Amino acid sequence: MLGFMQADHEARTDSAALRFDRGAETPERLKAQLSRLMGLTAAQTQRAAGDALRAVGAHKDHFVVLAALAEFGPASQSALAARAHVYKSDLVAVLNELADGGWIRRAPDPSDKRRNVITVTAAGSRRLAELDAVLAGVNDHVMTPLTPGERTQLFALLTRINAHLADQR
Amino acid sequence: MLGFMQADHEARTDSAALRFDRGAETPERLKAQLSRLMGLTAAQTQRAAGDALRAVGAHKDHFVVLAALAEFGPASQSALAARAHVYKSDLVAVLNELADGGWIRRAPDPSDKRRNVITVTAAGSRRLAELDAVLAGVNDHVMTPLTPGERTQLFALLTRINAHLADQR
DNA sequence: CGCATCTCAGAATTACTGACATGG
DNA sequence: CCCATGTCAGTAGTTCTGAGATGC
Repeated sequence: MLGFMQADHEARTDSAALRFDRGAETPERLKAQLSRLMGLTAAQTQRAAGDALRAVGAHKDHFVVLAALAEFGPASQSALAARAHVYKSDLVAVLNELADGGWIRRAPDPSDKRRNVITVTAAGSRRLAELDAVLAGVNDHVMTPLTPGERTQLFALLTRINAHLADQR
Repeated sequence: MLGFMQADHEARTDSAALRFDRGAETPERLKAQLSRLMGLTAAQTQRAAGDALRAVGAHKDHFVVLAALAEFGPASQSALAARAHVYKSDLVAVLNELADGGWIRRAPDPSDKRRNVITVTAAGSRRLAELDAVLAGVNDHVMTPLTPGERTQLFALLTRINAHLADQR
């Protein structure tokens, strides 16, 4: 942890508040705003995604879980939970909903009777494609101001940050 | 937990969904994952920020509100709420806490008795600097894998997305 | 009267923890 | 006996809605 300081702040009380240092020096406020920026952007993105998914009767976890199943194949609930970044306790309800929709099947594992094996059904694959399309629409909307190259850039940067944070724990 | 078959998917049925077009085209799963990526990254960032702030007895809104006051000067609660992207109903509690800490002052507006004028105290400015430092540390940690240039890039991209989403509504 | 401001109460969603029963 | 798995219950924090009181 490091870099910051300077910041006299002091009696901000009576204005003198905003003073554009003509870009010469980044107002130190902006730095901290990255965490805020990330939060704001993510919040709006998530809200848009949430709304769009709700419109088709799904939540975020439906997509995440179906995607994890499609990508890695059938799995036990605890493996799924880890892959989808969903708590195993919360996964239960998600799987109930997905099963109700006929999108997954939950069968006992013969080789280990503690486990269930979760499998995507054909309907589940179609559902995933549907949710995928919905989210692609959201992404397009969110990234409207970016060029294709910039979108790739953003994706790459976030991927690296995420990988780093992932094996951080 | 590991290697679980490599996904024949069976139920990939008709979708033709996933087909690695050898990099020519981004596998459409990845696209949708941007919303997920953003969500994941933001979630971890927010959790880190939340933990760090909690360690000094603050939350996100404390920073956001103090920063808005420092940037735009004294304001009424509703103006503050708008600027800080906090609901005015939630702002009440935040201001109570900030007032208890001696970081802001809440005084009735003489020119409009419905309003309170919120002002940062000198202690509040120091508090803001402290929270700023805490968050700078978090940002540094989050962006460890990025070069300075890339950090600027990321910041710029998010700023543009955010501006776009902002006047979207 | 209609409208703005502050406040409180509470719903809804989400992230997270803990405990418990069963089985390996 | 210890550990893994699935399930349930419950906490905490966040976001958002609504309604009431007061003043413009």
